[in-house]
Amino acid sequence: MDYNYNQEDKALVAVDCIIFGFDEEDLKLLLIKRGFEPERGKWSLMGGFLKKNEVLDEAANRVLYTLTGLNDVYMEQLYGFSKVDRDPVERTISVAYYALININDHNPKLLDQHSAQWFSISEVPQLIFDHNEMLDRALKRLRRRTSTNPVGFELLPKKFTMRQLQKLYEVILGEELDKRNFQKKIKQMDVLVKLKEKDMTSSRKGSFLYEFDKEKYQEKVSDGFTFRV
Amino acid sequence: MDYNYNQEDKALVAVDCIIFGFDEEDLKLLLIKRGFEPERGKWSLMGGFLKKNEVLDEAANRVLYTLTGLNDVYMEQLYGFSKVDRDPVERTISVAYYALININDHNPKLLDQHSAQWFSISEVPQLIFDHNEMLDRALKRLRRRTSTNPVGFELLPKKFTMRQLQKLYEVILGEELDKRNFQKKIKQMDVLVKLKEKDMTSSRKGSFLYEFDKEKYQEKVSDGFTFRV
DNA sequence: TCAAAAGTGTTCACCGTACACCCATGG
DNA sequence: CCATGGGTGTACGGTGAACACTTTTGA
Repeated sequence: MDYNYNQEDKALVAVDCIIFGFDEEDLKLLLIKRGFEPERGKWSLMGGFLKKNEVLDEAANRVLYTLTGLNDVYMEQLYGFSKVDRDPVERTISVAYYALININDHNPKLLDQHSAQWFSISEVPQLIFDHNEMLDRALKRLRRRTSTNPVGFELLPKKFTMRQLQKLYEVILGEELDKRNFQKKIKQMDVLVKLKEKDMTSSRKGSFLYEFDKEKYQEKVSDGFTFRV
Repeated sequence: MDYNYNQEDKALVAVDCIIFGFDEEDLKLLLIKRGFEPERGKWSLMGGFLKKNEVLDEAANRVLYTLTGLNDVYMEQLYGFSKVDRDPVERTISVAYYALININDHNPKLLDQHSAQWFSISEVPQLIFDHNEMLDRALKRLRRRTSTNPVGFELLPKKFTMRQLQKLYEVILGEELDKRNFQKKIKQMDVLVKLKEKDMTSSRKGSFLYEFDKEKYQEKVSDGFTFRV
């Protein structure tokens, strides 16, 4: 006999996106001011409901695209949140994703449309539902990832200086790093290309720009290489 | 105005449990022979649907308890699986959990009731739906965990020998380890208690038994200690 | 010529790894 | 007395961490 699926309880399934950016100074989080009840006017992660013919990854990408206009962004499923009353209106399971984007890349019009705003990680306000919990988990995961994978490049412009890269690692890991040791480790990884160009905005001497070599990186990953900073 | 939740698509939410055990020889996986359609008679992870007033963790524990009679078991949420047709009967999102249990601890009657059986990891058959994919992911996670947390103790009896512990690490990591180096590392962790007792079954000389000191371990974890094998 | 950031090497301590022999015991 | 698994220590190379001075150039 067939099992009767009808006796089971259905639920809404949502995705919520923890969107990280970096502005050369601070690790930032993109939040929206919620435009509808419940919790209208409060700060919230950008989210959306999973559609009938959609996979979770697709839903998360759709949500991110709606807010930023960006596709092909680094994104990773984080965790499923399921407190019974996390959404007071209806039972909703939310699967959180986190994304790393270049803070200068996105479409500012869209941000306005959603009353979205970047917050420094250290100044994130109280969020709706269990969104602060989601953020905590995302931060932990990001820190761990950062110390084993060179994920951080997703957060930088295409060309960047060593100083920027180091600063990024510092804000993610929450600690200061030694310039010399940092460069040594990064160079050892051998996934950067040093350009002939210099960035002249930060000093009189100017500092060389680098690019991330994605192919070299992929190659190394598939060779079972592990990165550690 | 309130947002109208009714326009959204609901789905069934399930949990599936990847249940690992260890029999001094091999890493094993507990599977059930499915007793109902679809895919009746095929091998499958033990799963169940999330109930209205239940959190995912609770559902996973309930499922595990139903099959093994065990409570308070090491369990961790793994990943949300959402392919549109993963369950052909109805749209079902499944959140996979993996559990580490002592293979001698569970209730054998319950296993019979569910036509459940242990399989060596290397001999796992084709499973229904996306369950093989779930297993792959669980194995990867377990390997990573094992090399940073002393997770393996959950899989051993309360008292165990060094040889057993090493064998366990070997089957999880899929490589042979050096006896002397292994002991050094484990002793360095300082989370084991050496007992006065010996296990005499494995050799004429007998080998000392150890216990895992959970409190010491917790203490170290909360001090920010990281374990690495 | 000076201020401000960029760039660069060395030393030391510790950790991971490779490796081989003696010990205790029951049969 | 011997076969079997248990138990132990050392030497070496590599990696992470600490640390300071020189270079460039626009103002």
